[in-house]
Amino acid sequence: MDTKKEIKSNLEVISSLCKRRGFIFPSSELYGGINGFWDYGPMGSELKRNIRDAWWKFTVQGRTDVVGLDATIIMHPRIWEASGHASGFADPMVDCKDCKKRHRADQLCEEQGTKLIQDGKKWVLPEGTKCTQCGSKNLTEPRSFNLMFKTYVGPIEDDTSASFLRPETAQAIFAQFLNIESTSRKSVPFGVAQSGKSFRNEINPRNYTFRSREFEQMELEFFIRPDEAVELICGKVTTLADNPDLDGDPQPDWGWEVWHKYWVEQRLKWYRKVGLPADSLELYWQTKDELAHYARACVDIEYAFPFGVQELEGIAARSDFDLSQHQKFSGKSMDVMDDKLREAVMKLSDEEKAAFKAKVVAQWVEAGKDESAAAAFVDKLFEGRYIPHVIEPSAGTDRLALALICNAYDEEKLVDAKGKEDIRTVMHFHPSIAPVKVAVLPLVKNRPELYEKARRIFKDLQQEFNCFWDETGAIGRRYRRQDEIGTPFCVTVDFDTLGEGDASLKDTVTVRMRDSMEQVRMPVAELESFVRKSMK
RNA sequence: GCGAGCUUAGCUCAGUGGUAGAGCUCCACCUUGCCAAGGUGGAUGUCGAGGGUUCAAAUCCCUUAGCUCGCUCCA
Repeated sequence: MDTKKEIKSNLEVISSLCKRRGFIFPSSELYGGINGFWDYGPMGSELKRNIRDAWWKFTVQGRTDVVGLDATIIMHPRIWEASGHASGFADPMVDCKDCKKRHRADQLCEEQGTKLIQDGKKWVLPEGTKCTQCGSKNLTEPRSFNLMFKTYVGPIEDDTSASFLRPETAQAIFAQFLNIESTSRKSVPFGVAQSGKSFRNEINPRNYTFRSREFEQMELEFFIRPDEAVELICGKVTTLADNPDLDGDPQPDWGWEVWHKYWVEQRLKWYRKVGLPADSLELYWQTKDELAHYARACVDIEYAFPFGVQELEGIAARSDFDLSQHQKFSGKSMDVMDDKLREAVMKLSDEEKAAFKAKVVAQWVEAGKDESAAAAFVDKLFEGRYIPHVIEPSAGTDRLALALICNAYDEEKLVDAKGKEDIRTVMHFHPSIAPVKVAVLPLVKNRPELYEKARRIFKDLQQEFNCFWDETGAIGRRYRRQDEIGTPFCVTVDFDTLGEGDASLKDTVTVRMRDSMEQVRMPVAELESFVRKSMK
């Protein structure tokens, strides 16, 4: 156990295997590499594709209330103004030239009771600002660190043509919300999922592929009714205090809190499905202080990487912030018309409406919100309209790939019949995400009829699964090669397969299991369903 | 971005100014009746890149890129 932990803590061993076996290479290594960029080799690209596919199947195709989107990486620059990335991504920083400590300029000023001065596009420190660490006034100018990659659309490079590579996939979903809502025949509550590349010009990429500058995300924006609409429709709002059944189908009376918890549970279920054991994951509920101002709750799903416990996914309840921002910046209404809400409202008397409105306005005012905004919101509800709220499970594909690699990696000490010790390196991937599902191995290669038989079995299985053909080296060595890339099954075609010796074994093969190293005899005809079953 | 350490074959690494190496891997053939270690042969390097010092540089100096760690950052 201890040795296993020790082995697992060695990221170098893992990255070396990843290179040796074609999972992950440094990008542009031919030219010395480029900081913060990584390539996925033959095995890694299969692994990542399997992760993406498993997510898509679980999140989109396996449900009736989520649809997909595949949007562009470069979008209208106004999107990033609406989302807050254009300003929030560019914190001005200052370095102390004496003690080398770096500060956020705005925080430094705040600590000293002053305010950072904005002079056009430039930031200026007030006179007399000191380094809080060493007291020196020898500080650099505030410099903006814009984390978005800038580019120019069209041939002319000026401010009017500047745009950005998306720093997250989510915004495209909000920007296309109206199109999707009006064409997909879905109505709230429903979700839109997207996976794809995002780019962040990280100041300091670290920890292998964990924080890179080009990365992939799998994001779901799940749109729900505001709790006030749920109350009008169902007469009540179910909260976590009601102990709802989160395993069953979603219910119309669920409030945002329940939806949020539901998605946390769904995501955990999925992580287990792709082979991350429940006890390898930790939930971190952000405290009120840590939450962004618009967020109501945010949970991080964390994995114990060799370099520390780090976030794989964040699941945020973001209220109606995103769609409201786009409504504000685009001038287009993000309201949806909810027929169920309208029907419910039509049954209400004027007195009931007035009472409801008074109650909601009082709640909003108590929460420190604007009274007239509350009144306008309720008036909209009475028309059957609202801006949907959103629950956002946002996962990092590359981070998960790394977590699955770390989790799968194992070195087993074996002792053979002669008492000789041997280390077996094996990747215990779940069959559904393993890059190769089956390796087909002819026991010997100098017997044409055996070789041909194996070749036919390989070609058949290849129609269904990613398979590997290996005819070189001793059979044991071939098994071990497959162990290192995590192939769950090796199919060995031997003389019994040909019906030599025991005729009852004709057309059966040896299936060698990766994890247990056990071998079972199986008819060739059953291979396909056997492998398929294991991937469930 | 700052500081420290590092970069030699596919991988792990040895090599402190004088002919670039080892183990594993990989490839071919032989052998091989089920868990890497048999036999024979073979391949692979502008010693991260560029510049300098020197008769001579993997080795010393400068610049640069990348990696690791620590700061910083992580909307």
